[in-house]
Amino acid sequence: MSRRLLERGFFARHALDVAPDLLGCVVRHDGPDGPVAVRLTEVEAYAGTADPGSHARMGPTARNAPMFGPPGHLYVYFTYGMHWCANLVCSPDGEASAVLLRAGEVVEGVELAHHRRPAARTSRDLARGPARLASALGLGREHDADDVCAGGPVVVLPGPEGSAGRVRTGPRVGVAGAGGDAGAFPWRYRLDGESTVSAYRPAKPRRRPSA
DNA sequence: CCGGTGATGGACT
DNA sequence: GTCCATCACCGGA
Repeated sequence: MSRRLLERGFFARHALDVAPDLLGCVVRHDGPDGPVAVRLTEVEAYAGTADPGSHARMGPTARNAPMFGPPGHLYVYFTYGMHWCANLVCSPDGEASAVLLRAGEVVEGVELAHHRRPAARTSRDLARGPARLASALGLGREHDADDVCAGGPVVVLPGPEGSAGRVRTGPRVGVAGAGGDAGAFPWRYRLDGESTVSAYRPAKPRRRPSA
């Protein structure tokens, strides 16, 4: 009864076009301990080397290399000294863009997800936030650059229900400049009425500007 | 519910 | 040395 996967052409578009279509779709990782699947309720687009919030803004490096590769692959990165976050690479090969998986609802493997995230008190908190989502799915360094269109352990499936009419947009979360030029375009997409959507917080400067 | 803050390590200037 | 596409936990309302 395996549902058809999203094909590479789906991802070979601008991240701003892919992002809203990804809402309601399901990311599934069939790992060594069993499967966990998450229905996406919140994503963010990172588009091109000119995007000041993107890891690709300084050009290709060892870390962001998957972003410059073919679409339909994962870009998994490590941040804040302890968290992994997962993106889906978009755009044609050579053009750096990606969609960050920010939040979702665990629709399969709830027990395993709780085992991976003991701090989550409710199932709602299992994948509420990008690092939580990656952790619940069991995604880490070993999945960086994995192909999600090849029937491997990580796949993306069409959503069970249409999300038309429920897509909302807003500024990105935790990105410096999101309220300025980078916030001119709505790059954060979420499904209205979903309790798993993460709370919006503007990026907080670490060092105060001189008084 | 909310806001404030420490933890912690790799990438990059 | 500085900057993080963050989270968990704490205290207050």
